[in-house]
Amino acid sequence: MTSQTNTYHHGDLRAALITEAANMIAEDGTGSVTMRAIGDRLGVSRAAPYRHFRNKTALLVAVAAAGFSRLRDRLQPIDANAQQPNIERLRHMGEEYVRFALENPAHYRLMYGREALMRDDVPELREAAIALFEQLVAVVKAHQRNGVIKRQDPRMQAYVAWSAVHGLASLVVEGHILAYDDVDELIRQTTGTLLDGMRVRRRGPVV
Amino acid sequence: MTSQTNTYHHGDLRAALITEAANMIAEDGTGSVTMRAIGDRLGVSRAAPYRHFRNKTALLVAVAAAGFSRLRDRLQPIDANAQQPNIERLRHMGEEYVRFALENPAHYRLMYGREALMRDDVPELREAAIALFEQLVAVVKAHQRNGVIKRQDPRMQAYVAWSAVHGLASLVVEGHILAYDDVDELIRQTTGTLLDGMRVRRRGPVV
DNA sequence: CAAAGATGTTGATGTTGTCAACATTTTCAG
DNA sequence: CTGAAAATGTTGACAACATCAACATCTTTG
Repeated sequence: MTSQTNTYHHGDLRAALITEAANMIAEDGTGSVTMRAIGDRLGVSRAAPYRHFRNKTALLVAVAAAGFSRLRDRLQPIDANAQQPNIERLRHMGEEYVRFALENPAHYRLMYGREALMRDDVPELREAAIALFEQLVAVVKAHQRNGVIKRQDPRMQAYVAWSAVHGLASLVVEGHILAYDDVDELIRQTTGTLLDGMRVRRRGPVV
Repeated sequence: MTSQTNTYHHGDLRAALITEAANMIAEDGTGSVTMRAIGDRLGVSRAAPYRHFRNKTALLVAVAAAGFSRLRDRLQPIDANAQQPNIERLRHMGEEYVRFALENPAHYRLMYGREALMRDDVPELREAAIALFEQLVAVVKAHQRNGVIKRQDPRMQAYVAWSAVHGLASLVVEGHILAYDDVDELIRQTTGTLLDGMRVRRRGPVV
């Protein structure tokens, strides 16, 4: 059983490490996550994490992958609850994507910052990111079928859409777009321009 | 004078540190830059850089800022050489932006990765990034005046364009868009969709 | 030309990731 | 049920690192 009789064994240290690391990242950024600090917070020693993760990078990769899953879970219902694919649904997904990043800036940085996670290239992270991307591809295909957006290579179109929302999220999160700007308006403008470029028009060819 | 009579003084260590750090970043990533390693490569001791930069972060900030300047210098002639603002000029700038990132992946990562540069927030980096952005705003305004793109808030539009190219550059550089994809095609598609959304159309209102 | 300032060096310190050796608990075959 | 093996956790040690203080050497300038 998962139990609590003694203090020597933690019970479920692996999961605790991931959530606690995520907490520390949210509180003070990824730089604040040290093996000693996280061990202290969980009441274990500095080397205990090595029984569950090969090294610190592997732990951070797991945290980043969990972030991709959370993001996916957040976008999923938008896709699932809608009756018909339409442009507002796409816009909603894009806006939620950016909002997730703004609400979890340090976590978002970790998810997309290869620098910290370069070594070993654990497939876990890549798989989590790909799962998110494939979800997006499916949504794009659905909208193509319904004639809402242009019928181009769906993967290409998904990359373009991903680039737009990720670019905005990244610039804001990294502090390159300053706080005094109206971020909500900027999100609307970005998704608006993007969708305007993706959408099918009734008539009037492009100049 | 800048001289070479002895070996105790380097001559122009500050500039040498910046270029050598950039070299190391290009070769093995930002993680390979340590005070000891860069000192060795320049024939000085590990503490010598501290006479020119308050700490390692300040050195990396200078390198990142130099990257923004190089990028700006690369986009400048596209803007200056063109006779009339037109959509192809905008597209060319966007494509060059992404290409710069692909040619200097680690440097690009450093430029936009706040994590490594969080502390102290030396204004140097922000100023360099803002200079690049202001150049983009000017280009947007010029195209608005010539009726090439929609007359919206130019800063907003510049942010949207920046987001699109940075997002694509970031995803590719961070390895989230895999190499087997046709990157050139992807760049064209991204700038195409973006400009389609920004451009003024003769007739045919959006559905 | 000497004193002040700039620049560079060496030794020391505290933090960190990681490993090896050891301890305790859990699991499971017999 | 029992003891050995596996899983999990601990402590001590080490090397790499950023950084500081004290000291050395060169350059500049009154």
